[in-house]
Amino acid sequence: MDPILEQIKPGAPLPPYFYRLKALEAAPLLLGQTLVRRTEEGDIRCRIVETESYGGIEDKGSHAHGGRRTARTEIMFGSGGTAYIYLIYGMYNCLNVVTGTEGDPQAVLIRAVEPLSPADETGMRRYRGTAARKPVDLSGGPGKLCRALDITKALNGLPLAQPGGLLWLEDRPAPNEVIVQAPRVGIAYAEEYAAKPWRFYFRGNPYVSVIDKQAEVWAGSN
DNA sequence: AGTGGGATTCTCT
DNA sequence: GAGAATCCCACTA
Repeated sequence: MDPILEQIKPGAPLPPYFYRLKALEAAPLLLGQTLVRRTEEGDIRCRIVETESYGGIEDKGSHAHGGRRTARTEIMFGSGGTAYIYLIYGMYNCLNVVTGTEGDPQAVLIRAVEPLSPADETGMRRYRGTAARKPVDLSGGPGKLCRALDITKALNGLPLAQPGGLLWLEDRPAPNEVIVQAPRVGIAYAEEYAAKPWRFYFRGNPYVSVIDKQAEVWAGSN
């Protein structure tokens, strides 16, 4: 058992030290954890099944590469435990969990989630605004899951560590699934960083956005 | 099942 | 003014 996962207690908020990890450490450990969205209709709980690490100023795939510190990226430079939400392609929001310490821009993109219960799925379908015939249509993709959970830039910068706000993370038991890693999606411009296997997902999970047949089992898993 | 292009607006040069 | 950590529909087969 991973020594960090060992300390995690199901149902509790993710502990503060978790948010100080580097994105590359936090990304696989976020798999299986619960994302909770409080809406006027009630709480929606879902399980994170796919993540990507964007870590440090050296990562050419990151918005903060080269130390680019702008109004948009500022939140990434803060200490971990907040939400970084940005608009992509003019129409889609993407959710990141900021990790790391003050001044070190680390973030984990949440790429896919699955509803924990039929009631959670109903809530997600209400916001999703399309038929979603297959699991991947509902919340398999960073833009899709933000639609399904009504996550917009209005939530940018909010803390994720405390329950009872609009958005937070809770611990779950260690997953039984196999974690694999593969190159990240949509960053062809990132040169030598484009091929780094910094995307993590549960092998065989139907909510995963992009299946990579070359994906290798994560060495850090059991 | 797989491909190709349009949508739409914020962000930074 | 260009381009973006994407999605969806229409089209082919």
